[in-house]
Amino acid sequence: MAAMSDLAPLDIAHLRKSCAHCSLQQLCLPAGIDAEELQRLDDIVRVRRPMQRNERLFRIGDPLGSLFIAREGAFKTVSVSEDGEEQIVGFHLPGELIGLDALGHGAHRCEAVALTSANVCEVPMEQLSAVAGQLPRLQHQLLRVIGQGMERDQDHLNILVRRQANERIALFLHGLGERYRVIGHSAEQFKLPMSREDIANYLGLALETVSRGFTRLQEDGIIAVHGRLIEISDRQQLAQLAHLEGPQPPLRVARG
Amino acid sequence: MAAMSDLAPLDIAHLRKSCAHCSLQQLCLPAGIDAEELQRLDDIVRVRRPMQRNERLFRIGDPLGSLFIAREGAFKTVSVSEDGEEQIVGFHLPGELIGLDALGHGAHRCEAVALTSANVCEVPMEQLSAVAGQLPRLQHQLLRVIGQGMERDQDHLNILVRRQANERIALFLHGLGERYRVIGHSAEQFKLPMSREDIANYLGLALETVSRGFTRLQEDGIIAVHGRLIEISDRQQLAQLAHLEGPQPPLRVARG
DNA sequence: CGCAAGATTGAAACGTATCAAGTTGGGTGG
DNA sequence: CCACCCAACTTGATACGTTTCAATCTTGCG
Repeated sequence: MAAMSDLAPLDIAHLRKSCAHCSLQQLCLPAGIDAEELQRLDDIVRVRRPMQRNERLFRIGDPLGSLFIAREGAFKTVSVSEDGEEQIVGFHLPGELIGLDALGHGAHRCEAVALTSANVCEVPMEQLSAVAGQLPRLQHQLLRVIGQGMERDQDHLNILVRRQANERIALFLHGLGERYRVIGHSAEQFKLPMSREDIANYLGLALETVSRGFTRLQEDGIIAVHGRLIEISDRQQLAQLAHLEGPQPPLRVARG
Repeated sequence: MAAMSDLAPLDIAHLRKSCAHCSLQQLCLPAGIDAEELQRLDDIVRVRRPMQRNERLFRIGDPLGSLFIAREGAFKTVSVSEDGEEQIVGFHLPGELIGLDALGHGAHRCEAVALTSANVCEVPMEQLSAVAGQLPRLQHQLLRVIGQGMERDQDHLNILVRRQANERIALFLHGLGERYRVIGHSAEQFKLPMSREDIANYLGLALETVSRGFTRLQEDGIIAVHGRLIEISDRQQLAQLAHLEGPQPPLRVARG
């Protein structure tokens, strides 16, 4: 019943009906609001046509018009520094808000690029802000979703500050698995929507270092790599490499 | 007229009257709202007692109660990873919101520590959210201020992803100068509110590397260092080191 | 089938972490 | 007022890990 994660073109017409029928409902803006409120929200949500790989939702400098949420597919947001270097600021899986980078000054600092074919919901910001003002629960949820976006940014920061390449990679794979789990996919087996180069950029490493890291993790029996298909064989050891757990639950104190 | 940045105890009684008399008004939540709205906001803002160095505004796990804004002084927010490592997530100068880390899940992921003596305004989140719902301009400004906080986080991220220590340091000093300028201080001369160790932690470097970086910048005549007092002598070259400008406005094309 | 883009592997150069030893400066007590 | 102390900072030498450059291998696609 929850299978069929393949693109089924006919589903789209069905899905576009409303948030009420969306499988991501509880992860997205509608979480925790009632049927009547949902209708108010639904009224302002536009469902865009499917997008192709490398299409952009918005570009740097575009005025903030809408927030976007992928229903299917994945995106990256990329900032470009003054000297022309691209930096990937985030990856966005289904249910995760895209476009918050423009909140501060009303214009996008990043561009949002589809990593795969995708289809997205569009929520005009002006209207969202206005409706949220009238519906406290939506207001609450909006702030919550914004906050969750900030948490993902902070997780990214915590990756970048790790000194060892292997820690960063382990943390990245572990985190990605968690995010897939949340949206109902397997956390142990998934297909990376992005290239090694994108991963390297995101992690602040050279592309070769990422490749070597994958190889190393595979040699150690922690993951299995088949191109972009990743299988996590030893989740616990991955977490340990990422320093997500105390080294081990070690010396049990011998007194008492 | 705009001098006297020293702590003048008697000023506090005056300042606490209201946002309307606060010099940070246009940088903070009140920006862009009218007198009547300002009163509504003022009603829910509490001004806390001055704080001492190393005092905490909140701790990890505390439920989200309020947002805070320093009027004077500086704070750091620190997250602690599962393996006990502390990571400085941000520094907060006057006018910058503190406490947004709890928006996502309703509990703080960081602790906020005063780096200097300070005094702060406290805005209960529940009430702020409710009042913002009724005042579109405040709603707008709230989202804007949140967005600006995210922009600072993104700047931090862009620092961490720079590979060379000197770039990170240059970027850090340059950015800090800008932030001081915004709040009406000198961008060329300021006193660092944080230790070398804090800077190193924030930049993902060893503290010795930060120290060496300062020395190097000083030898090159770009900055002058006297303990925590920093003077930026050559702003443009600093920006260049930080790759904030094209290497130089080079070869003027010889045609035309 | 063959090409091009993406990914892996190898060897060498570089930069930073680390360990260890000074140095400075602010605060305290004699 | 000086001597002392401690914390913060600076400086030096070495080891390690990652970047870089280069070559090979794989995959997807026309």
